[in-house]
Amino acid sequence: MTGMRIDTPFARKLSAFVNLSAAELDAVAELHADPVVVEKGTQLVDEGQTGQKAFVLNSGWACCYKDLANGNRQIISFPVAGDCFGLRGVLLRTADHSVVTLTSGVACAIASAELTRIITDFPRLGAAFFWAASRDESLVVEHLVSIGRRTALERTAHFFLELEECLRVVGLVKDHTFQCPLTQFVLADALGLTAIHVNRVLRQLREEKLLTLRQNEVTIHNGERLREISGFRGL
Amino acid sequence: MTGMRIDTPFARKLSAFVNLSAAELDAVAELHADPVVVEKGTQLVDEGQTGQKAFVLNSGWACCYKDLANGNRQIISFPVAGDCFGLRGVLLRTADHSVVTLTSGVACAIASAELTRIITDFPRLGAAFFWAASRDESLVVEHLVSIGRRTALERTAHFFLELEECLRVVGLVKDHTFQCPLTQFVLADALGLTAIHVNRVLRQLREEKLLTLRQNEVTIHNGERLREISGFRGL
DNA sequence: CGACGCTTTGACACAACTCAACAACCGTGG
DNA sequence: CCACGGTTGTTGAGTTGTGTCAAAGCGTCG
Repeated sequence: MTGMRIDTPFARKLSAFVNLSAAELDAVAELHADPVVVEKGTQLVDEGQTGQKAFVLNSGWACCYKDLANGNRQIISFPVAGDCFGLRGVLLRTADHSVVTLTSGVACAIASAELTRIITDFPRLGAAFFWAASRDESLVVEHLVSIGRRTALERTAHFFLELEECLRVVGLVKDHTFQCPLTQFVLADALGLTAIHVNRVLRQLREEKLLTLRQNEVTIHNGERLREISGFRGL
Repeated sequence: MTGMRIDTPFARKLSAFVNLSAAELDAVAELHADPVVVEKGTQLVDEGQTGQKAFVLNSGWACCYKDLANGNRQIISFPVAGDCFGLRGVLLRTADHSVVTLTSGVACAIASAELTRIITDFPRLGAAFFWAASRDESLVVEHLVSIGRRTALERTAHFFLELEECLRVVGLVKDHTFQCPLTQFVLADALGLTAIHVNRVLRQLREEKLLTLRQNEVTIHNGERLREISGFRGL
């Protein structure tokens, strides 16, 4: 059974930070005790609600977002397999953003009490959580920079390079190609653009043989050039 | 001496989350053992460098930012008295952003070892750090939403309302007025705009008697209307 | 087959940027 | 004291990237 302990994307991610003890791995395994299958379009966290749970995603895609009064939406991030989300909602008592699944998948809920118990009982594990959260925040910051100071083209290129890197870590990239269930409307809400303009940008990327998104599949033809355009520096 | 323990903006902020024990307050006080006066324009954190320290700001203003290859800059946040910054740089080993002071002030450096020791020795304190970091991240997310989905006017209005709230917490707002050392160039880098356009927006806000920024002093004339325009909801 | 969601394209409008010039302010040194 | 240069703020005219509106083409699924 010990072999099983580490066999979740999330545990693997944390292990990249510190070598967790058996007890710590057990604690992580406990979080995965009750995995549930979630349908596409499931609302996992609701902005403004209290008592929301955090989640670890074992498979599938989700998106963290905020709705605006004028009907617009801004997507913050796209949690994928091995990612944790909703932590702020737990720590701050009331969720500051919403989360919805974009595909069906498997998720494990983490109740507030469970989280604080882990942090206090296993400080090193708490630090690992902190580290993982920092990595995620780093992505959010880069996202902010993109939207603030990059053109639509640069921004889009940067986004897909980042996405590739995230998915590569969990083994979801094969030959510069990966599955990507994001529609142009969803991309627009993430990139701070219009779906129509996203379409134009994708066309340009396609025509210049840099990147193709077709039928939920992204292929990066010229990563070198994309990095030049977007100013993307790995991590 | 016990009375002194809590008498830093940072300790007061953490205490808002959990009532810290005497030992924990001592640990926080240790962080403030070596306050240093920093000049305006001091580079406290350098993006890409390893072994950077985190800081607690006792007074003055700073800004966290990232430089882009094309010479642009995006400001992430404006740490003020009581704020902590550079934590990600410590946890991720290499700083993912830079920090520079915008005014002279007083700051306390937190070395990496010191931080991890505190987290492991005082888990509850670690949780408090985590909580404070979450609050900051919440601001960054709101900032992201602003830049992605709000017009220049909405965005600027939102920014100043948020700023007012942050400064009010540390007692720096008096009669809807507060000191604000941000130039229009700095504002532009924060809001994802041009200094010239910031100027135009500020003019509009002034002419419509909503908000005035003159000689480093902001006065909010019509908070009600500003909230309507920007969709700002407190916290 | 029809209905629906997603993509694609074109013509036009507008918000924000660029360029250029000038005015106010501020600290410095003659 | 005033002259000075540098930084910051202000304004106008013209450009451009992105949004808006409208319509049609595709896939897929019931």
